[in-house]
Amino acid sequence: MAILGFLRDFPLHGYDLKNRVASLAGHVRPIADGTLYPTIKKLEDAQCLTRRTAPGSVAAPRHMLEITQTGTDQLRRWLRDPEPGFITDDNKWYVLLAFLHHLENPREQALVLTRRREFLDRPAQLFFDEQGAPIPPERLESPFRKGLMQIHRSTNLTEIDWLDRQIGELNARAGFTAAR
Amino acid sequence: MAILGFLRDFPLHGYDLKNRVASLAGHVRPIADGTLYPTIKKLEDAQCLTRRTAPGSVAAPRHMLEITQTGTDQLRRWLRDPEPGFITDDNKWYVLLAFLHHLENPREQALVLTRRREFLDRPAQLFFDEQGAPIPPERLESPFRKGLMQIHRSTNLTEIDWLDRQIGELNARAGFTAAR
DNA sequence: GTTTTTTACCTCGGAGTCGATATATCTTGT
DNA sequence: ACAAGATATATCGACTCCGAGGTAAAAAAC
Repeated sequence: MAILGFLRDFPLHGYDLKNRVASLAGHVRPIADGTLYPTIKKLEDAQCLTRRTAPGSVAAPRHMLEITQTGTDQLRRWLRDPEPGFITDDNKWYVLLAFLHHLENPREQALVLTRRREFLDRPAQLFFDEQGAPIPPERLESPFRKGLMQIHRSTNLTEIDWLDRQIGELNARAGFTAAR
Repeated sequence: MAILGFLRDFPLHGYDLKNRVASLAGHVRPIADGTLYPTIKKLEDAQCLTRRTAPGSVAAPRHMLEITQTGTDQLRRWLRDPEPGFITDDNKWYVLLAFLHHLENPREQALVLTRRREFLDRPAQLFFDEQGAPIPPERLESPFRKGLMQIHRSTNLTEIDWLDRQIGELNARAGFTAAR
């Protein structure tokens, strides 16, 4: 998704792509060569991108990669109807968010944000005692588990706040567009 | 790490373990059977845990798992000197945090928190233009990328705040312990 | 002029994980 | 009596990803 997402902005070669994906680090762990290049080949075989060999502007020759219509369609399908992991796994979610603007319909964008919003609403119960009874944060002995739950709650609220505002804006835009 | 970490609290059987690991979801994606049971066997082979077959209190017989001294040592090694991914990958970091109290020396705990703190300090530059020049948040066209960076900054500050307080407390405790 | 570094691409083996599938036990509902 | 469902453990094939290694070209350092 990240490969097609970046290529949708403008053509890039593999090495550049690697750096851009890696720079999403902090959110996403950098991608290894052994992952990137086979994946590019796979996307090429699936006609999602084309490559043109160009002389390297700095050193070795590059393979300039360009997204195709098939690739754009694939990207939009992934964004429009993401697998569950892309909603529940923070790393994957942030990747999706980085490219959600490539889904052009605001109503569809709002729908994806709503799925994430609903996931964040589910109360997270992280720790249980011997009997399987949930342990509330104030009864946790470990300061690290206490901190973990504090941070979790706080960051969830931050994201929920943003999601609600964003969903509101998108729906307003969608309504306006439909009413035109 | 999660298996040994949970067993360090009290003995559990595989099925219970699965539910507890899964309940860290929101942070961690639930563990599959095909991952859990081979991993238990691997830990048993490595003498990190022992199993006693016990009649199931509810249904089928269970394998009660208990951590050994070897297992405790292994857990402590993982916690004391975590691989880079455990510092930089949020999912892994939160697992580590959930069990950091099993590292009993406050000075060692503080050291791990400091590594995370240093990682969070590195300014995250997520997006670049065609020329490879960084795009500041205010020049981003996508509201999703803008939100992504806002949320990232905000949640980072929350965690840094907690880390600093916690590191301070731990160092005070370590100093006091050393001074006794 | 030769080595080192940076850029750039590629492959292979191994480790880890999942999903499907299988098995067995006990309780509950019909 | 029988089926269904929750409990509980285990294996296997497929897939993904990483890390180590290799190739090559141009620039920079020595």
